Amino acid sequence: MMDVVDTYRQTAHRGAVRSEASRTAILGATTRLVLERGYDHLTIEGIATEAKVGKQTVYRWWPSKGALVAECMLEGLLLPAEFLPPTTGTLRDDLTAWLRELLGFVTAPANDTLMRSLIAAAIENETVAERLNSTLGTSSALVNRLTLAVAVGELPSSAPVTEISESLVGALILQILTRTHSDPDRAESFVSAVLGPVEPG
Amino acid sequence: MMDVVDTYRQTAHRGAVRSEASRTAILGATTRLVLERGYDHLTIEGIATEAKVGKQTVYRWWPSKGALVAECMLEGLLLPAEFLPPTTGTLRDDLTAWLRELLGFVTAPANDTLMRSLIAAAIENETVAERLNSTLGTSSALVNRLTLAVAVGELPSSAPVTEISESLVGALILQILTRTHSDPDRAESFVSAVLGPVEPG
Amino acid sequence: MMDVVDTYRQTAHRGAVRSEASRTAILGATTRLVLERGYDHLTIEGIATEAKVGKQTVYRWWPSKGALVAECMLEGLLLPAEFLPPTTGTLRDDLTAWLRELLGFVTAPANDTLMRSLIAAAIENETVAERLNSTLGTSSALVNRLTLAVAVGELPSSAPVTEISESLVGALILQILTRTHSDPDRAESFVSAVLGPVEPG
Amino acid sequence: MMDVVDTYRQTAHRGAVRSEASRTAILGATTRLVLERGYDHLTIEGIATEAKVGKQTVYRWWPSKGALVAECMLEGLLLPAEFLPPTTGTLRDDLTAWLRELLGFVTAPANDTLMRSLIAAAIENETVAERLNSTLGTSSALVNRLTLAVAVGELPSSAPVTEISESLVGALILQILTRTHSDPDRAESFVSAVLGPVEPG
DNA sequence: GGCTAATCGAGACGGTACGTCCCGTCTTTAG
DNA sequence: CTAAAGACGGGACGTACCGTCTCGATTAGCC
Repeated sequence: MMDVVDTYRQTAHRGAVRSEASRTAILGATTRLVLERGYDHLTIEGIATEAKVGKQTVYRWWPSKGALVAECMLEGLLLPAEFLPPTTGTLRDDLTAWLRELLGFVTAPANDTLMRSLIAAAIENETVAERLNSTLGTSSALVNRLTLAVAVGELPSSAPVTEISESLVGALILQILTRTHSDPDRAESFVSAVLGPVEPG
Repeated sequence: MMDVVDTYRQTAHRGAVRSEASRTAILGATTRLVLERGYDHLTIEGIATEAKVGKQTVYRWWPSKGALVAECMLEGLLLPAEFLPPTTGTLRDDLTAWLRELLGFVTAPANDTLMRSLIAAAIENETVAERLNSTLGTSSALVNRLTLAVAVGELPSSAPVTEISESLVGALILQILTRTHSDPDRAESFVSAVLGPVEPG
Repeated sequence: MMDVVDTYRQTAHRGAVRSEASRTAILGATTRLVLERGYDHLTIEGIATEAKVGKQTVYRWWPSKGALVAECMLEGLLLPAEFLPPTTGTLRDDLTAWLRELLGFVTAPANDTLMRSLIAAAIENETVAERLNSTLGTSSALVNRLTLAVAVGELPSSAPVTEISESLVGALILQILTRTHSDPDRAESFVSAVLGPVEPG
Repeated sequence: MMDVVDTYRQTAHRGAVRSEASRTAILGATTRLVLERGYDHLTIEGIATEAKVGKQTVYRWWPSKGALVAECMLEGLLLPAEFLPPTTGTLRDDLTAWLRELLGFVTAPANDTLMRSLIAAAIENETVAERLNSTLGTSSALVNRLTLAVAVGELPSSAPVTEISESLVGALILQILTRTHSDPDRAESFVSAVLGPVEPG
């Protein structure tokens, strides 16, 4: 919490200090407007008005729409939290559970505009891309789960854990892009795609 | 060729017929400007000027920037062609060769702005998304190659060919989004992610 | 009647002859649209649509909006007819009767937009100006009445009949321009302005 | 001066104050363009470009071309000043001198486009009409001169001074409308039209 | 009766201007 | 020194009409 504060509060200064109320209002307004209207159609002017704040106050602290959205994601205002794969069963079961939840969230009619907005923001802004990738699991959590599987012998040590992780997250993003309202049951198939089909018997 | 003509020329009409010269000029201008400046920064006004055409002539035939870009893709103006997986060796070799080429193309410094532009366009426009997906191989060619592999016994019949295909293309798109300039040698790893590691010996 | 026909029908020709139906429809549409929306806001495109006629058919026969309106006036479609001063009583009575009627017409709420439209058209188009001037009486009828008055000794032979006429019509136009909804009773005062006050006794 | 400022500067405000430089540049550009090209052919876009100003800055402060021209007239940028009838001789001489000057100005080839432009503007915009009328003398100066004439017995007390005034100005406007390049010597005749012919002997 | 021309409706075309929205910057007053 | 308010020059939006042009379908005098 402390370090988040440090990112926006200057240490030594004279005169008024940055208003936390404004910052909160701006991020809240951004969140609301992204959800309502999507990333394109999002305007700085609209955010300032919605937040009852001067335009300059926005420009003073954020260089672009993308940066604003990135900070909203960091604050967890746009996505519920990180989607973490469980460590409770077999690799296959854990991955399937994780992917099923994510697939359900991502293709829900209420969320698909949001998800496309986040991809749009990610294209413009590298920080958003990183954060999106990380929220969906690739950057660490998913890799960790796979690494664990290697450690316990569920996967051979030659398994390309990074690429498996990216394949799963990538497949997810492709669903968003193509507007495919995939059945959550496809989670099993996607997991089979990277772990191989379930052995019969 | 005939059918392409039919898509834009009405058969029964009164009044002057649509100008093929204008249509070509507009698509050419769009292509040039997307390549030069990217999808955002692409403006209808700029396209009309570049094509030496009235703005209304653009609006008369295309509802949005996205539709324009979609038609450019259909005409093969933006991407070289379809990237087709070969059918010349083992599945693993064919997929690796295909992915290596695509990975090289996609992460080439000259192309990455274009690829992000195409994703941006895909977000706005479903037709672009479909066409992008199809050009990168998912929709049919790649699935066909995998189906063939099932037929000749290289893959078990239970292999989820659609999901394997989407995982590979998705991984590719994730490279674009995260601006990862992946080494083409990672192609092998990605293929291993879906086919399993190379068996030793 | 014959000569009116001659103005639009070529004498020697081959091929289809000018359609009287179209001409009538166009003039009718022009009349309706001027009355509804005023001279500005009048568009050739609107006229063609309203008349169910091709745009070119308008342009083929009339060079401008002004010319169209001028022809409408010639056909008596826009103004009831000419306002002619009577020759039934004294000059003063006749002029007063004439001016009273005109003042009533011109400042009627239903007509004032029309009258301003006609002035607007007159500014753009000399023919409209002449026709407007003539309809209001200046060019001949009013001058004739005044000349008659000179002949019968009601006015001295040195009376500047043209200038008296233009003063009366000019005063009328000024009422239109300034949007003054003058009481028709002012007719007497205007006549007194040019004939001198009524002699007492 | 102070009061002119007050008409456009709000007293209580927050944020930057209206730029006097922009206002002046816009009115100057409007004046130049009306004189060069006439009231029709005057475009907001052209004014903004000529004034090196954003279009919105024009729209922010003026609702229409007419309002712009009206303000130019108020600032005395379009017409030299008011044309005031002198009070130096007999009524007849004073009116003749005044009308001669005005007739000369109005029908000068250099000014007749301007005058028609002003009438066009007057039709669209009541404020222009009032200002035009007042500049040409009707609203007060001319009436005052006539009232003085009544006071000193040059005119009978029953003389309709307002109507005489409107007749003279109206006659002037009719010259403009009909594009009559009247000889300034007609001034005498017009004056005779309202004062009666010069008594012989 | 076929040929030739002109007219007609429809509407596409290259343009100009409209009036609006937003951009990112600058200027002012208040705290 | 921050903040709100908002004016500024600028760029693009999508629309309305301009006047010209190009179609296929009539229509009417002429061989």
